[in-house]
Amino acid sequence: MDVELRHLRTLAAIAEEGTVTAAAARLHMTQPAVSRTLAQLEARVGVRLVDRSSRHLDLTKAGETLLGHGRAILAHLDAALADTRAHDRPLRLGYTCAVLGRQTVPLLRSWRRSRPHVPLDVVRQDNPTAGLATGATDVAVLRTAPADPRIRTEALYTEDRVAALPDDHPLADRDRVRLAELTSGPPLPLALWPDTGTASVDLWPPERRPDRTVDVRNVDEWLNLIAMGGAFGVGAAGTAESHGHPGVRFVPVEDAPAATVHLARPVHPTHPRTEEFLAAVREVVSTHG
Amino acid sequence: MDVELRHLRTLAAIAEEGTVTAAAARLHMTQPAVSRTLAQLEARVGVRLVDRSSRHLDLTKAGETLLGHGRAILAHLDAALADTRAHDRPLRLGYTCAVLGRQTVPLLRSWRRSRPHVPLDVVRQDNPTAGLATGATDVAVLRTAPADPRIRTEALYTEDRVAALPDDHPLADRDRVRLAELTSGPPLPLALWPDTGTASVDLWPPERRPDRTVDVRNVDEWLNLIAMGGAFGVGAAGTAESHGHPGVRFVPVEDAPAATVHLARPVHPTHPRTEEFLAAVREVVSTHG
DNA sequence: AGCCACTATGCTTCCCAGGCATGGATGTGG
DNA sequence: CCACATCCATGCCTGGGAAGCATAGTGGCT
Repeated sequence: MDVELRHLRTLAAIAEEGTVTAAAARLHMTQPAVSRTLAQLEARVGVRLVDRSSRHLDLTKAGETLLGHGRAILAHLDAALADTRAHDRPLRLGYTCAVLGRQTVPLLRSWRRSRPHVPLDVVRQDNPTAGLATGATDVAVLRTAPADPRIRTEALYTEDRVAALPDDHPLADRDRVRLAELTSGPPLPLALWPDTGTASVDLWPPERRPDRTVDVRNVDEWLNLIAMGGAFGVGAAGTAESHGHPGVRFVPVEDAPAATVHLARPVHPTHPRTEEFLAAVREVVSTHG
Repeated sequence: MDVELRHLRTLAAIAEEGTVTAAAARLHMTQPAVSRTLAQLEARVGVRLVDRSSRHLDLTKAGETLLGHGRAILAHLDAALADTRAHDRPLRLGYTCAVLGRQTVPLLRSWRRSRPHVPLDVVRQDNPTAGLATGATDVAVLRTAPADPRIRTEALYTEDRVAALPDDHPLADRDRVRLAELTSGPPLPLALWPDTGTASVDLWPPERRPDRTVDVRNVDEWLNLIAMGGAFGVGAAGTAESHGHPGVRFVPVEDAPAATVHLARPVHPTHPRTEEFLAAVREVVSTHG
């Protein structure tokens, strides 16, 4: 004498398919089973839920309200299970290869030391923003703060800009360069990758921008392309430190604004330790600068 | 391989009782059955939910979150069923005997004519505000707008005030009286009943209030007490029209502010036709006002 | 009228939730 | 330190009911 989840699922299927037979197919059941489940539901609720008068049967007002609640309940249950299972799952941190260079090691060490039972998956992604949005990761370290209202970000720290130049480039041996010099030399394209942070083209005033740009997928492609002499790039100091590459020279850009690294998470956390982890990251960043 | 409501109920019982055995008792089941249901739930969710290390077992973090969601889901289901069943239930209107005198008949007629399939229960209550709060009624007509934030009210119409006097009272034969006259004559107490609207004592300025008041439960007691010569009262014109009583005279009070009749409902409606009914009431009141 | 598509119902099977009995673990008191 | 008490887990069994199969009932359409 109790309404169960199967009743709600059956009602939803009938409402969506419009006929008991079709609903049965969707539910991988036979038509009589569905028919009887519906009858049972009506008996248990004590109210007529489906109007059988016409050929295409439709819900009564009561059926509509129960359907609405039922869908919400089923969705809530799914969410509840996802939430619960997340407790036993590693926390997944997404990052671009260009970030987390120097901070990575102290961060991982500190987390593993304080929370030995919560494993951390550090996932290198070409596009960590997308990873957050699809639920592939729980937290991400980004160069660009996305506009998506379902993702909340906060600034972590800033880094100086460096130019990445082929080592036979006329400016490659300089101590430092200015933006204007980079575009007045050989007409190389500027290489960009997703999440390349404050799209580096915008560093120049509109009338002095590089003639062409080239998109690459990640830092390795970026470095290879530059080493080949096919492009130059502008990145952050951390990238230079963590990604030395033969044939590529990094030269500080003295008149470019600093690059900001952001910490991002979904507004509705996908892992129960999210907040805890964010605090740990802030902590590590503030001590290791 | 699916989490069912019984699993959630079992988890809640275990969490509240603290032991499997006690939970079994509450659920009217044997201990092994509960034990196995819990094991099954953990298997299906794939996460350890209960910590068996100590004697008194308690929930893991994961268990806590699932418990929270589970309780919400179960509550939601209850609410959903109540909502759905309300469709087939008469709409219950609470009112004080002192209200709805002249409006009652046209209201009922109009509703029955336009919605013959939605029966209306008109319930006379000593305290209709309480009726709304407990869910005994879906809508109510009141003299006092309650402060309860879960009840929303709106003004319906106003009525002139009348004094209710024993017919041997010196003022009983007057065409009209003033408030001051009522308290300067024989020192009778003022009779009040629950929901007696803008507690009629407040009609007088503080220094000229009646010496004593008497509480009665409803209009009949009120009229009887007055007819016996044991009190006088101040009511609304509608009360006088619908409740003639031997031994009681009604005399208009010329300097009392009009009494307002309110229409009240729970913020979360307990009947799906609530809004519809409110509109009908407003309609009737505005034409027969 | 007759067909067709869909729903309802009788019968049957089989799965599984729950009861019973019991073993194992752990804390407690003599 | 052992005997006991208390509580949880597990093997076995049974009854109820959910779903399948077959078939009857019903309303719309040509």
